[in-house]
Amino acid sequence: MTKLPPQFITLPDASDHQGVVTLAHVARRAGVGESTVSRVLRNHGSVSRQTREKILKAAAELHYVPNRIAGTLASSTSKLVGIVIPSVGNTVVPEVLAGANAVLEDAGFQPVIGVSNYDPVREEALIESILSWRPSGLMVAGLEHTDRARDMMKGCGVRVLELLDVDGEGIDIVVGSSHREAGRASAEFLLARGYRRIGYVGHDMRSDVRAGKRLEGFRQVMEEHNLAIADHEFSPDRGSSVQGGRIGMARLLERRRNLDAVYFSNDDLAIGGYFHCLENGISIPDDLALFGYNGLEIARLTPQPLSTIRTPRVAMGRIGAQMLLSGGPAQVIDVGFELIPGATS
Amino acid sequence: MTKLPPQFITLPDASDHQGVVTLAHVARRAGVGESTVSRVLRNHGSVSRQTREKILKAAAELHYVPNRIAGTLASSTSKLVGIVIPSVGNTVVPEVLAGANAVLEDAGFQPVIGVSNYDPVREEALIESILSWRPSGLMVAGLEHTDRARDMMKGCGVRVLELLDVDGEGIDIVVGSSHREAGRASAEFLLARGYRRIGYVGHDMRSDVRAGKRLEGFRQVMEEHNLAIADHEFSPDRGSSVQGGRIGMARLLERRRNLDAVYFSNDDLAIGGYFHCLENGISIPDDLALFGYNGLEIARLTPQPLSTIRTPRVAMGRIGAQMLLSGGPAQVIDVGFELIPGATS
DNA sequence: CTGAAAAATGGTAGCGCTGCCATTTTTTCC
DNA sequence: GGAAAAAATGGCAGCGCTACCATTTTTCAG
Repeated sequence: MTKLPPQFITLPDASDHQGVVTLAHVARRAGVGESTVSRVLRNHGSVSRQTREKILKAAAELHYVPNRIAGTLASSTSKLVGIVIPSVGNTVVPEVLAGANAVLEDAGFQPVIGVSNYDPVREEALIESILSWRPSGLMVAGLEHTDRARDMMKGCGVRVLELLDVDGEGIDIVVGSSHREAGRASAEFLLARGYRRIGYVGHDMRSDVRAGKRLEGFRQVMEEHNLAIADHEFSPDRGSSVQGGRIGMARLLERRRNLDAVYFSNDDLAIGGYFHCLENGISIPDDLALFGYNGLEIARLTPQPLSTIRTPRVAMGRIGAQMLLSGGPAQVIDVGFELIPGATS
Repeated sequence: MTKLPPQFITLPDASDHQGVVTLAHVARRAGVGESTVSRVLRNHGSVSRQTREKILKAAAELHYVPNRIAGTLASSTSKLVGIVIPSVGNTVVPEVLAGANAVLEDAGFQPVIGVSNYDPVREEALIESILSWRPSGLMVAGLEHTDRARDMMKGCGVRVLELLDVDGEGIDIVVGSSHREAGRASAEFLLARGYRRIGYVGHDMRSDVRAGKRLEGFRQVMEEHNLAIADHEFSPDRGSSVQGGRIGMARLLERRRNLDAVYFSNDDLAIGGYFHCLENGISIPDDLALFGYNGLEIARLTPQPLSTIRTPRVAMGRIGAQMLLSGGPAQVIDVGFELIPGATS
């Protein structure tokens, strides 16, 4: 074998690996050690001004993009936060998400998202999948999960935030409001205004546990007054939809002409019901009163603002995210709700 | 130093590291090599039935959750997809997201999301941040980006999908529809129906480039007919809102009482305008015609369905994600749009 | 000017997994 | 029964970075 002069010996040097620029390339280019580059890039540890500038220049010239996968593995502290939401279409979720995201972003965290479609089994799978990215925190909706999902969340050593609901037992941090109380408040409000023959239009209760809790609270109060819900109609739609409310309303009224109020599982359905009334000359609230849940923007801007209950959704996300990142103790925060009388009851 | 008998020599063995269960623990417990465990867990490579079962049993018993950070680093192929969206609140985005997410999830990908709030600078930062997670693909909204953002997306070696718009030059894969054409179609529709004194209610054009393109197309057609937009009103709201439309509409009508049609930059605003009319006894479409954009569910369920343009948003997300993952060539797909005549014009 | 403290810097062993290759075991076919 | 092919398995070097420690350089009081 021919012996090459020293300068031709090919060392396994950083510039070999074509394609991606690594921290080693930057170090080489700046003529410094890797640790120093790492310190500069993370802005952590002391580095002289000139060295810092040399490194930043080299990094910029090479279009260096740090590899956080490697960084995360090395430091075993990730800047990822897992988020499992039941749906994206729903108006509620994006608002909570927006609140949470603002906080996460400020703190340099990146959300990894999964959508469960209100399916606990899917949720379980998503939680497992997301945990495998070793996030610093995990946000999920609601308190109801499969046993295994709960076990994973308890045992994974990651802070967990359960959002939107406080009626039940949480795992770690819980930020939400009481849906049962909201249902009760709705019933009390309607009863106080003299309504007695109240119908209910809802959507699939199995998938939306929280709507179920509201209904439960509503029923309780009715019973306490020796009354019952006159009739109910369930929209088959998954998630909530205006169309579902419209159809549900039509069906309900077909069967029961003497109702004086209708309670909807949420504002989307209520708006559908409202449109049905508008179209069919049913006078609101004289012929019929309507009551929803969520306090959606649009429901407050209809010619007659909808009577509904509003929760501080953005704040919920914000507070939850802050607590998740702050490392405080496990606790439950009830952010409460506000009953908006509106003009439909 | 005392010499310990061999059995007491503490090797750096897997069970040392208390806390997190690693693949090495599983291997040890199952009495096999790490590679074999890896093969079983990834379902890749041949392993005998009994070994496989032994390993799965061990993994289950130890509650092993794989560390994908490590896996990604080792294989340098990640199962992450970056998504940068302009907003979550917007109804359009969740639908596209839902379509994309369905495909991504089926393929075992996890979305890492960033929200730019329609700010190109923020978008740039988010893109950089997300690229540092070394995703397999990147989805962004629209074709307008800062130069640096574009450079990063071109140079990062990752497939890029630009969604929602096809009016302009794309980086890699583009799936969307022409907003300019949509604007043109809207104008042609209104003109064909005999409307001539047309007003415009929009929101901040700088932040929503696509609304600007629609307006541009609309104007073009008007000019081709030697007409101009009679008057316009811009809602100051960031993003679109029903309230903005309502106020904008009120202001516009205050100034111009003789309009026969109003073109809105989107359905949210149009609904606001519609509500304003409902409330003020303005008869639609006799006194005034309305035209929106998006084909939102709710806009089709109002007592008079809104005239609007609808794009296949879920399909857009789905198709885009499929193309992103399929590894096909760079291309532009125009998914088109559908003009829905409605009852408001 | 000297010694000690402080600041700046480099070397390197992992983080937990995968990809490759070497080795061992099993199967297959004359 | 034996050679060759196929299947099953293990070993180990990285992936790119960070944490830790060792070393060098600078600063500064006395």
